[in-house]
Amino acid sequence: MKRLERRFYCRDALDVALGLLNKVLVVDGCRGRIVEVEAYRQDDPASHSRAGPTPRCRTMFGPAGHLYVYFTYGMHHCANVVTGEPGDGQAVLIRAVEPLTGLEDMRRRRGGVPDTRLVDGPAKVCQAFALDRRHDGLDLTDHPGAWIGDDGVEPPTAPGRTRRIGIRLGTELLWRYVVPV
DNA sequence: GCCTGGATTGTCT
DNA sequence: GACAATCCAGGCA
Repeated sequence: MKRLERRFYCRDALDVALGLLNKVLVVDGCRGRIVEVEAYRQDDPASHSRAGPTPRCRTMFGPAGHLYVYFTYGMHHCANVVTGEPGDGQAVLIRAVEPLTGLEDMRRRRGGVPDTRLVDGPAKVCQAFALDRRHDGLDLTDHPGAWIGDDGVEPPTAPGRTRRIGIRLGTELLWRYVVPV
């Protein structure tokens, strides 16, 4: 499988979000096909980057292709991929994947839920792949264990396009993309 | 199955 | 001091 290069990420968050569908997220031994994402940009009331760089979201303003992991609701982590040019404050939230390998590790970390609910939410992706703030800022284009690969499966020609989830502002933007079932 | 409310803490105003 | 890009358990149908 081919690792995605920096230039894949150096585009608008909306383009990268579409392109990430059906790509494969790899963290150590675990692999999952990305089936649901959301785009966030700086000119976006729902984005952490809306007010400029802060210690928490500074990764979003760094080079594209890095991983942005944040902590929220007092108990959950969510994983994003930084896009655009440095200073843009853009990212794509990885909301759900389809498990491919490392199922045993995922099941153990997720506490024995049915496979269908193993990784169907952004915080669950982090739990299943054991991602936390330690992974914030790592470079997906140059990291031995964590990267995103292209195994030849094309993004869907007609992806589902809906409002984003779990936010109060910016819900009018159709920036959530899903692989149709 | 669908809906409701609680958990729990880092982060920003 | 309020809130958050969420999840899960529990109640009811």
